Amino acid sequence: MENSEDEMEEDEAEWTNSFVDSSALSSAAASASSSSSTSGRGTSNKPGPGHDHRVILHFDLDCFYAQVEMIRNPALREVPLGIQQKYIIVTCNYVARDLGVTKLMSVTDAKEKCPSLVLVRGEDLTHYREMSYKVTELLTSYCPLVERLGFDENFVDVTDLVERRLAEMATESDGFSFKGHVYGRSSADVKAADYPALVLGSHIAAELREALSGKLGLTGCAGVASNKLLAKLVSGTFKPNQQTVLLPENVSDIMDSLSGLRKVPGVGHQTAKRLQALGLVSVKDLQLCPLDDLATEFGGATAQRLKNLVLGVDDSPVTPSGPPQSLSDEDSFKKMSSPQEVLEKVQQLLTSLVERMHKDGRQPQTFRLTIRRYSATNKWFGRESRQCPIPNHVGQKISSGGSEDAVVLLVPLAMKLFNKMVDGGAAFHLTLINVCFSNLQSRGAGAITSFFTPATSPGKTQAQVQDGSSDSGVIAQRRLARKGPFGCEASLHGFTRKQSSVVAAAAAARKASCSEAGRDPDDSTTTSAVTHRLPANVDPEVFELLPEEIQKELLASDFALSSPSVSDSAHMSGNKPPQTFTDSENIKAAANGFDSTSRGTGGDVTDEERPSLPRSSDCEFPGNVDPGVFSELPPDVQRELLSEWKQQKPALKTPSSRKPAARSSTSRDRKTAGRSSQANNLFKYFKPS
DNA sequence: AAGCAATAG
DNA sequence: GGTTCTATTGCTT
Repeated sequence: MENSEDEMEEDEAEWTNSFVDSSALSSAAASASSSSSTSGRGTSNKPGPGHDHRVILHFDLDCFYAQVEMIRNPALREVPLGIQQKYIIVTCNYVARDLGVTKLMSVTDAKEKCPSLVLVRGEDLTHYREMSYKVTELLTSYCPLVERLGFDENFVDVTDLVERRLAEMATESDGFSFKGHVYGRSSADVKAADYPALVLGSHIAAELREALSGKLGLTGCAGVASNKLLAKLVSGTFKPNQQTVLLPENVSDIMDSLSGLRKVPGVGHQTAKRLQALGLVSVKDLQLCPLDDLATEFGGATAQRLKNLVLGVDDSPVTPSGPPQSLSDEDSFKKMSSPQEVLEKVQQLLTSLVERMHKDGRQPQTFRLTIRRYSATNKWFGRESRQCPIPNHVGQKISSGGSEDAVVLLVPLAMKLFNKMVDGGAAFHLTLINVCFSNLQSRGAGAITSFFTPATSPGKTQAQVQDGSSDSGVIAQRRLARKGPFGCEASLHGFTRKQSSVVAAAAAARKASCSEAGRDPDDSTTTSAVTHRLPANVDPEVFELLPEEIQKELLASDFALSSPSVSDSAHMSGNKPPQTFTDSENIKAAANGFDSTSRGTGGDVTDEERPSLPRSSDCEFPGNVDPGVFSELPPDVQRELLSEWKQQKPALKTPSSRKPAARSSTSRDRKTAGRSSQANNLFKYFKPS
């Protein structure tokens, strides 16, 4: 319901055009790079009172979703506004905050606290996502090294820009002062001339915030510091719509100001719990903890990283995000327990996802379905997923406009994955479904693409890096695989020799580990996916050539008529027979039967299911369960417990001890960094299109 | 390559 | 710590 297809509203077109005139500070974009930035200091990074000469900016937009809605409807600026997703307020404007509304408050609490609160539904992220990429692209047009963090935050490495300004600056330090706040200092107290790089960083931050406001109408905070960790921490110190700089001598002040380890970016719930188990709760505790004690619990690399974090040391690079690596769509709900509903939801989600994918222009190589199951006993959270390759012809339908066809082909693929997770005969209770496309390949124009389809390579792609600093093959590959300038436009309007060569180079660079994966259009997955839905006498290849309407008819009849062989298993162990005798049972059987009904035709992948019907003996209780007690439980709960046990859900995690995980040394740097030089073009993400 | 955990907004 | 709707990275198999 929420992902209604309201797709394109052109109402924001006014902002979208003014991107390319980045004239202002922009000598930046094109040149950049090489030398400087990481001169030898990638590895030896001691916190010491030294020179971390990077200048990193962090931008954090003020209550982003609310801002987007207020732009769409300016009347909302004056009222308390909350953005609602399902039953919670995910964010709200400052008018609402002043009246006591907070983020992640339940809708009922919020209305109680603030009866005049105006609510806007925010389940459909389309507008937020579009604006989010406009922000990233605007920043990118000034400086190429922009890394996204969620929809509303961006890191920018402006080191090169600062150095260039520094070089072309005479020694006149007249009126040379910080823009915005200086953490822990009164600006009068600070001699700006002692911190020329940070001062220029604050000027750039101010200019970029000005650009965001002027061109996109958005306000937000900025932080200026020598690394990402510190930039992020300091950006939140004056809110909203302000900026602040952190001086090196105040690093320990800001770290010590954090109320607990959980506040350190990079320390999540699990890590915080493990630290607490070691008796560590404050930043100070961790700073003083011997490294070896930490290494015992976390392994050497993680131990060092955690230590560094609490000291304010972070050498992780600003890695340009580029276009997204996956597109997904999901919906949550209180309860979904029939295959019919699942089928419809999957179809609905796929319809909007395929549409988004089409607009993106790239071709997905893998598809993933994920679910979240309700569990009565435990409130156990946990998502399960299954994924599979997308047959080439299906991928082509997605990118080349045959959206309707693509959905028709993807739905059975999704149901096949669903059946790998959810046992046919057993009752189930889902609270979420997610569909995801990943492994997104840019395709140049036309046929060339198919020569390069094999999946992206693993880590062994040593793309040599000119600047000798650390730069992983993955990053280099990412950049190469990215759309060239005007990638999407160009591919829509004809062809791009240029881009093809880029793609070719990338393809050549990586190894083509490939083989079976993408090469053959009629691999087993393709065949099985289609044949499962088809009467045995229909050739899948022929099927593809049929008119869409005929295809749909065939598929529909397949659903309705599939063998009900599985449905008997529904009344296992004398439990409540499932619901009523509506045709939902038939649909369920059909959905469950993808793997079994048409098995004659194609060899098949799965077949781990269905060796025998579930008998009561399959449903024995775990040893710690008293059958007498069990029988007293509500039938509802009984069913859920049974299906849980049957699924062999993993032993519950003991909250106590974790895996020791003593790491066998080695495993040196991974992911490290990448720095690279060219301007990054994501124009397509911002075109008014 | 697949699946999941952890982290993030 | 969970609620929503995403998205990324790294570990493990």
